[in-house]
Amino acid sequence: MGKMKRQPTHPGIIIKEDYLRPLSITIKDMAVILGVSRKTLSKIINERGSITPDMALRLSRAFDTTADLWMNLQKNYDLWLAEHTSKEWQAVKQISSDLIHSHSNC
Amino acid sequence: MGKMKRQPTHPGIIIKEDYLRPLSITIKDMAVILGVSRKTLSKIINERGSITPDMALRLSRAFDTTADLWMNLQKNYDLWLAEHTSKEWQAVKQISSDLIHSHSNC
DNA sequence: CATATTGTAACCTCTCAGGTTACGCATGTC
DNA sequence: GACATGCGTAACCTGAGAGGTTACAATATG
Repeated sequence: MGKMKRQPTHPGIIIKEDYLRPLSITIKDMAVILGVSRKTLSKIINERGSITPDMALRLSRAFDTTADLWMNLQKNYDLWLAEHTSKEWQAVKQISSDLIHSHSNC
Repeated sequence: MGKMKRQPTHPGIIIKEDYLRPLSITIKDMAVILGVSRKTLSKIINERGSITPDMALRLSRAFDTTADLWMNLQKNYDLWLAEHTSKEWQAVKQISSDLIHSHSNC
């Protein structure tokens, strides 16, 4: 499977670099605009929080983007992290065609 | 924004209809293959559980698919649900260009 | 110095994933 | 009828994490 080599950019970085900084909007003000607490937004921007579906919808409204954009950023980040953090899933084996035809044993 | 009209298919339905049923594999056996409890898989298949990143990786191994496929199914489902369940996000207003140039007040 | 912004700790509530165990209900088979 | 299998699910526990409020220290900036 073609996997990502490096860790995907955290959605919070995108918010900070591509929106807040260019628009000269503070985290405090942005939190008000989004209708969330300053803590919630701060956590995301400092890569300690996740984009929830609700937050994705809020961001899509404020920045006139799709909510899907933000969901995808978070999804890619989460998947990469799980892929490189846990190992247990690697023990799962592909279902072989042998298993499919196990009925021939009857 | 082009939104989905209908509720996206829950990932659990895909597992059941496109994999377990065609392959004649029971939930019990599949849970063993995935290395999770019967309850966890049962919940997902009955649309009461979510595909976590870890589960997406397990499914990708067992069914020889990408983990991204399962993550996307869950993402679309979650987003649709949030969009049609909560309403608070609709109160968020787009950042106007007025706001951007508010410095001209100095 | 005074004010604004920010990260973050401490604390609370709620939700949810995931595990184990056990029950009742089907549907088989002998 | 007796027994086993598969299944949904309840009850229970642990741990993680979102999100809120309040408060404090640090770092600008006027």
